[in-house]
Amino acid sequence: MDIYLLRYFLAVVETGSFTRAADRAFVTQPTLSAGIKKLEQQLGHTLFERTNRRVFLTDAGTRFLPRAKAILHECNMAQQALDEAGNSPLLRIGVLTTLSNRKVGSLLASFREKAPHAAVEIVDGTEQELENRLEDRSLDFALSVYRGEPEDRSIPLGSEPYVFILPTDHPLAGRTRVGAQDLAEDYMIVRSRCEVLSETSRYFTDRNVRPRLVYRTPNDSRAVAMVAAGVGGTVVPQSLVDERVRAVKLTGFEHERRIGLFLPRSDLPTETLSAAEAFKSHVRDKWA
Amino acid sequence: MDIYLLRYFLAVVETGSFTRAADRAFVTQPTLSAGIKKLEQQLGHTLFERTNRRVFLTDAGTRFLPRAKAILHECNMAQQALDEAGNSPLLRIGVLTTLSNRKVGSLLASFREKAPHAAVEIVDGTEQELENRLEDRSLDFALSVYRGEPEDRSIPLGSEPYVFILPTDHPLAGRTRVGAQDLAEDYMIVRSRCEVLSETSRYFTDRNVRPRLVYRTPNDSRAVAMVAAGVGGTVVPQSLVDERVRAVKLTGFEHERRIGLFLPRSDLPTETLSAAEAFKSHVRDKWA
DNA sequence: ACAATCAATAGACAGTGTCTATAATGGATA
DNA sequence: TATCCATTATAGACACTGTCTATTGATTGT
Repeated sequence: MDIYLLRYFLAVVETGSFTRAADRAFVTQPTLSAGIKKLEQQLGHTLFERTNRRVFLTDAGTRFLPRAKAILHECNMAQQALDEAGNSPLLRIGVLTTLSNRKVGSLLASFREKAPHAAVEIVDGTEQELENRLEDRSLDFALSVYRGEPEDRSIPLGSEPYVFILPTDHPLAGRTRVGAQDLAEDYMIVRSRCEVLSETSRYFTDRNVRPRLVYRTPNDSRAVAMVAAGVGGTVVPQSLVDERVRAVKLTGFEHERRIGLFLPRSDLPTETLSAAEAFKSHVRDKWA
Repeated sequence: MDIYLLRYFLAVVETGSFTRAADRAFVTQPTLSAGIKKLEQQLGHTLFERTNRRVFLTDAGTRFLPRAKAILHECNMAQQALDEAGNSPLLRIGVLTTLSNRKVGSLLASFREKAPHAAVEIVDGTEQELENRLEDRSLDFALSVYRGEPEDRSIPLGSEPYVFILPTDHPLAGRTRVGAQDLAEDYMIVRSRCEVLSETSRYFTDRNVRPRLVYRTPNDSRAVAMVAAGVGGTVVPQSLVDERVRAVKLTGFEHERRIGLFLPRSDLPTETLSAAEAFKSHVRDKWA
């Protein structure tokens, strides 16, 4: 895949014609024709249906279009990142998307009391994203799933179970425990970034239960609000439970997660060292 | 910028050496050396500091690294999007990140009652992102800021003012209105995706007030939770206010926003037409 | 002083993007 | 029905580019 070919592709999409796209790209039509053909061969999919009047995106081409735009956008962002001066020092903390707002909020509030001069940026991400960004050095710390990493990498903070949440007025809301069969006719909200999404899916499949999986979002606050509003139920870590929903145990679903504070992968700038030390000890002392 | 050069760049970062990176990339060292030199010239920045023992990322190289990874990731995603079969039809709805979970949740719950067979994907984004994705046809509808678009583009749903929220135990929490000077010594949380971020900044600057801008996050649920926990205050649209925080008016800050339902940019597949019509009329009827 | 290691440079060459010219196709018009 | 027009595809020539082998230059360790 080559960037210049993506530009050709977009030019064709925008003009609906190889000839006009070639003009736009400042090359001749045969050059553009050969380029699109090359791109199609690289990708292994036909992107355009050709007629002598105009060209049309195929289904594959339609699916490719937003991705092509995203790639070019990232290229622009990359050039921008280079052209901007380096930013002033601050603590960049990654937080697992599925970590409770309430818990993180109170942790940060007490940290602010302790270190009133520290500037902090909070960024949400999946486990993998946070890992990548620590590795990249675009994050200093991360609060993420602990899987036994060595002590120079991560400090274990604690664990919590997964529960199934329902609207407070749900027929099953008065129970402390439900089984898969109880949920067979229920609607399900899929939290697309849930760390135990495949385990959850397997839990229901193993029991021959297929709840209606009809609403999906990567945003957990929205998912919990949707449960509270009555859209359906979903599996969440205990800490996401608030007074608007009821948590019940799923019989036979014993998954839990441990959370750790992931440490900087390299030396921090001297000006952030004391804030970083304060943050580290603060989280370790205050997490429970 | 060329993809193959980005792969060379990453190989050097990972190995710390042009020679080993060349081995990894299955080319000779002079090829790789010339490639990195070409990339540096294209970008206008030196990415590596060369020594004869090993090479080191420059500041520019460090800033570029996450972006280079993001570009390659997007390329992988593009190939994946092509290789996966077209998905089964569903309604893809973009929601402005700063729209209240509660409001969206209840809207979706009542929609589910109306159209129980509709599968729905909820995606959050900024105003610009949602606009782009409608244009891309990777979203069907969007709930976003209405700025007077024509009726075939968007349906106005209503408006709401911006307010300043404080912890319930804040000294100013009992007032209905505060001025900029009241907040001069307070901590501020910056909601990095706020649509009136520059207006907010100008409001304070015009009054020679510079609150301590120390915490920043793109995630509004986290921001509100941080306010509730006592980190500081922030400006939010009225609909984000819940019982954990107190809203006060900012004297002289009269901004408000209007929300509209943005419509599909092109014809939807036949199988989603009725669900789409149901969603459109449901939102229009139920928003207030 | 010498050897080892590594990045940079030079020159030759195969591969590639691009051009001009032309062929093929389908739709519109007389 | 024949002709014209618009458009994409194909062919061949050529300038440009990525890559190779060979070599140079710089630094470090023995």
